[in-house]
Amino acid sequence: MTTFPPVDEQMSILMRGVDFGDDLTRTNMEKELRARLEKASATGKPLRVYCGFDPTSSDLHLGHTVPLRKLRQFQELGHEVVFLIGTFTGTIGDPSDKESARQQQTLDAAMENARTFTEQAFQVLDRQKTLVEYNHKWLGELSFGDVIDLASNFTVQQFLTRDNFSKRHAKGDPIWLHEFFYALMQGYDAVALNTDVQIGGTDQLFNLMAGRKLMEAKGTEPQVVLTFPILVGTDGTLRMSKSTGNSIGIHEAPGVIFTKVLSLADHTFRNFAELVTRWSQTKIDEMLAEIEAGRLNPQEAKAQLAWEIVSIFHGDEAANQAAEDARRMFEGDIPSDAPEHAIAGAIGLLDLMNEAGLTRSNSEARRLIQQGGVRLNGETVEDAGEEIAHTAGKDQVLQVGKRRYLRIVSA
RNA sequence: GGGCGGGUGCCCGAGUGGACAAUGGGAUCUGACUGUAAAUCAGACGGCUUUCGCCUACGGUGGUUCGAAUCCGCCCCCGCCCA
Repeated sequence: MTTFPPVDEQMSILMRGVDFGDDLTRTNMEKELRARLEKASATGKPLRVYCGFDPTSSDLHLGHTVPLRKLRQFQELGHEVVFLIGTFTGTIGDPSDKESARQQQTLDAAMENARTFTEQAFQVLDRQKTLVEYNHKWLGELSFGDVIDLASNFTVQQFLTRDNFSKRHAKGDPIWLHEFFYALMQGYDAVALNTDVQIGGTDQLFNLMAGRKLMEAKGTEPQVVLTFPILVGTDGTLRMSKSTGNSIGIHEAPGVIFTKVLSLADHTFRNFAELVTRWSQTKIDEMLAEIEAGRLNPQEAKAQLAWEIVSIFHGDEAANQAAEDARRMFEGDIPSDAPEHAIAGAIGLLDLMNEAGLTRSNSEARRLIQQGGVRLNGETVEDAGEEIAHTAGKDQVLQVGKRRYLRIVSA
């Protein structure tokens, strides 16, 4: 028999950040969640909570960590968490986040991605308290008759009302039949797992609700659903996603994460602070107020944000190092993790830049020089034909733009 | 089964015989400015050489033409509509 913190306390933690885009839904879900928590306290039986992730990429990015953080909170309160990997759903492609159909993938590819994916998830989740599941285990077992049975709970109109489907329909773009089944499959996950609560992004509301509907049809009490705002990507507008190329992967090097966060647009601060940090709402509100009042430099705020995020995934030490490197770079100093390149004799600047991977072609290197973006030992280079002398035992520093450095070591 | 439309540079998307390495937007990069690497403004953005020039590129292939991303044949792929 497990004991839980007081229901009010649990509610305040669990409802933080929840966003349905609809007050009525919020009120209902809040009521249902409270009832479930009370029941759990009375019976000593923890709630079963889950969130599904499609293994479409081998790496998790900050966007994935939003629901993971919420699962973690449930774990800390003593509830049971299922980390569900959409090995089956992932092969179909979720239409939720796209206005066009997503690429399908094979089960093998999905399983391969799932491996690294899960490992990374444990940077947020408590490994000991997490049950990992794969939905191909039950979805792959359904017969055609079973599928028809599930489908009979929905109408085509319900699907066509969905924003992303109606837009595509209006534009005359294709809507594949199998995309409709995505919601059914995800809904069936809830039935198969017999869950109490499901977490997801606001874009998942339709799919989560499908789960409720199917559970009702099967005679089980429908799950509570909690949805959270979408994290924007580095472009500041679009949803963070690896395929859009605007993501910050949690596996990326501390220095990379740090500089990516530092160069986010100022207006994304709230979104990131509320969704991916461990900070309290009070702290976030205070920071925003300070920025508003002009007492806190937005860049300083972003530096703290960057430190916090690096610290979550790589620890305090890595965060300190990344912050120090960023500061040095900003002041025009070479960072500690600058790559080195050894030269054996004198070498043409263009060749050196290409060899060291700073540029991909002579044209690109020339262009940078023409634009005044290349410095050698602090001096702006003006002649693209310049040669780098071989100075035995003495390092030289090549800088391209504000962020790229190369330490030239003479062999 | 029938009718129609489409495949262009990292992405989106103009361009229907020469003025096209190819308009525009996004992304990216550089510079200026700024208490930020944000915002804003300016520039760059296939490759080789940088002076002229040359090479590669608009699904594939074969043609027509002095000359094609643009016209024609065949092939591959994709979408919409009607049945």
